[in-house]
Amino acid sequence: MNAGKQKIDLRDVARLAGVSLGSASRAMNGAGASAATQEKVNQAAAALGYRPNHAARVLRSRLSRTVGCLLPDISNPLYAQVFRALEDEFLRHDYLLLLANGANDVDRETKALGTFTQRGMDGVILAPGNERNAALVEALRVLPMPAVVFDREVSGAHDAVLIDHAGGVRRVVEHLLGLGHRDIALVLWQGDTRPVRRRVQGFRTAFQAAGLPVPDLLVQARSVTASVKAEVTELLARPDRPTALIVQGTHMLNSALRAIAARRLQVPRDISVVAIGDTPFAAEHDPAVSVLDIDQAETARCLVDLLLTRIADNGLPQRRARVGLRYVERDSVAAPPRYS
Amino acid sequence: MNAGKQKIDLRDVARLAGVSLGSASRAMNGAGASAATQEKVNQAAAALGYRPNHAARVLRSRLSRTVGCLLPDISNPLYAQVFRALEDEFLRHDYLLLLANGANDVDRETKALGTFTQRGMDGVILAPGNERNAALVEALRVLPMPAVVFDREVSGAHDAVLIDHAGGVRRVVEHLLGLGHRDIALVLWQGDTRPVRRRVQGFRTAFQAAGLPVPDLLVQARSVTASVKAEVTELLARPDRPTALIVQGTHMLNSALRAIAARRLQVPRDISVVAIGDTPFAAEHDPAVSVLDIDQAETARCLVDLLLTRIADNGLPQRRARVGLRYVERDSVAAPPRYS
DNA sequence: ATGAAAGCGCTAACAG
DNA sequence: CTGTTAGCGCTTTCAT
Repeated sequence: MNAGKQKIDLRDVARLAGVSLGSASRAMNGAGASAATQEKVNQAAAALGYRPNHAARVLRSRLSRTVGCLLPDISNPLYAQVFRALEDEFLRHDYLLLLANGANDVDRETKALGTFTQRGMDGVILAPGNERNAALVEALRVLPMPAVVFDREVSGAHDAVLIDHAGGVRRVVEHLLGLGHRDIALVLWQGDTRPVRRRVQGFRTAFQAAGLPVPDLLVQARSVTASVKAEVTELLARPDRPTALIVQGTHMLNSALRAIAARRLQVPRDISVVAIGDTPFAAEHDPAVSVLDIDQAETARCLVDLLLTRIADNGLPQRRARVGLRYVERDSVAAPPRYS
Repeated sequence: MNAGKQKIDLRDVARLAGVSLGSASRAMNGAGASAATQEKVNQAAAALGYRPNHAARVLRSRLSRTVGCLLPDISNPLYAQVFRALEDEFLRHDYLLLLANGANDVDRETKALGTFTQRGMDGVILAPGNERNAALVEALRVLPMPAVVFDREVSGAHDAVLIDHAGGVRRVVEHLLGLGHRDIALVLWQGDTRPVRRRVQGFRTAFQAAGLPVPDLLVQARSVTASVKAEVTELLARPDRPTALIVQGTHMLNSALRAIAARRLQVPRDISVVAIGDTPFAAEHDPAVSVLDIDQAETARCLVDLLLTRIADNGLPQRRARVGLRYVERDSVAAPPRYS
């Protein structure tokens, strides 16, 4: 066996480079060393295959170059995509990203925050399942490192990146109104979270701004993963059945489409459909479903920028970034059928 | 502001407990301290809200209680589920799990392993995208910590957890053969990875064991996320069209079902369908699709057990655990239509 | 079983 | 800009 696998420390590098330990450290950190020293140290490090000991670095500098990320559920493709985008973005900045699944469980979330603290994360990005929970708010208040809240309204002076759900839904409704639709249904889940609240609000605003009555066509499933087939079926059986559906994408689109198919309605001839959140399923469906899409990359950039600038300077005022939604028109939207 | 947020160190705890620093340390680690000392230290720690400094602990003990996990793509729900199960399992053992997306990109994978090394992971769990890539194999060879390979055949003396794809597919084929099906198609992607190879093998074995010719009905999509609508449509147009389809679940099931619907065939009356990998989509489809399902929890337990026992004792011989697949029968399988 | 003391590998503070 | 020195918070000897 090779005698020393990871035994090369900075002292060895310094010795080979013919400089002091301190200079070697400065050279490695790219600050306060002459070009000549830089060069010598870099070469020595490369020659020895030196890898800095992260724990020592963290212990001494009190900076871990690691951030924690607490998301409700990584098996939801939308969050998985955000995580991937975040990972890329942090990697670019030489930061490591830690993931924890909150699973809409305050206990789990609080525990994850505790782990983040203990492991000395430099910062945290989080989207709690229940944003109004007192225990969560308290855990967040005592958090010793900066936090950026993702698309939630959590009380406290945290930075936040907020998705413009209201604006997005409003735009879709206006588009549908323009095509002649009046009976537009909104299918969501009933959770008390910002995205849901704002979508409903955008829905209402669009009708009000157009001087139209807000239709009583709001369907709210019990859970974010529930099927809405029964509810949508019931909706479609009404005499004043909707001519357009705006449906939460990940889990509900499928059951909504099946309810439509079961009643032998055709998309978009008999009914138009827009999904909230883009997925392969929506894109590959026949007809391809128009969607309201989040720009994951831009969202990630915002989150990372907010967190990194705050880690660099905690004196900054509280900031809130807003990210718009993109309406991707595909083949599931048309003018409503003529009324008989 | 509160003067000290995280300034309570073990020295403070020891002082309050009236014992030495060393005893406090031993008490915290639950080894080599008297019950009385244990108690005093625990109380003092609780009273002060002491949280051990992880970096210091790692630096001194050379154990990070952290493992890295390198998966091809977390936005694939199947991997997302495995990750969640792993997270739970490691949390139970007081380990932290780090996730990196390999994205079927050897560069990215190698880099991730480098990060894992530098950050002092105690071990690694990985499912490389390309298991035969030389650079990857080399990166794995020089890895200074134990690795457990998940469902891949990577050369090297690593422990591995292997899913019994061959057995699973064979069982499904045998079930279909028993119902009278002969023209059974297998729809996968064409990647050169163990799961794909073993599924094909199980498919062949089933026919051979039954003394039947292996049908020439293998469809292989270019990528794991590609649509197979065109291919399946072509398949269904043949005079000897298959009466049963076994389809990779996550991305291909949807397009396969659409191809079936487009030809106005009904499941299961005209054609039976079995998906590989369970998803909400399969379960909620109408008719609900029978699937070959991985037991995520058991898989996670195996992986964690293998890794943790090896971390504890690196002298162990190489081990390979096998995990079976569960056939979940739903409504998409029936006897084949009568031949005209 | 306990206390005292010695570092783990690194960065930061201090002189020069 | 550089070398020297101290010490981050903890675990782990080594004596007792």
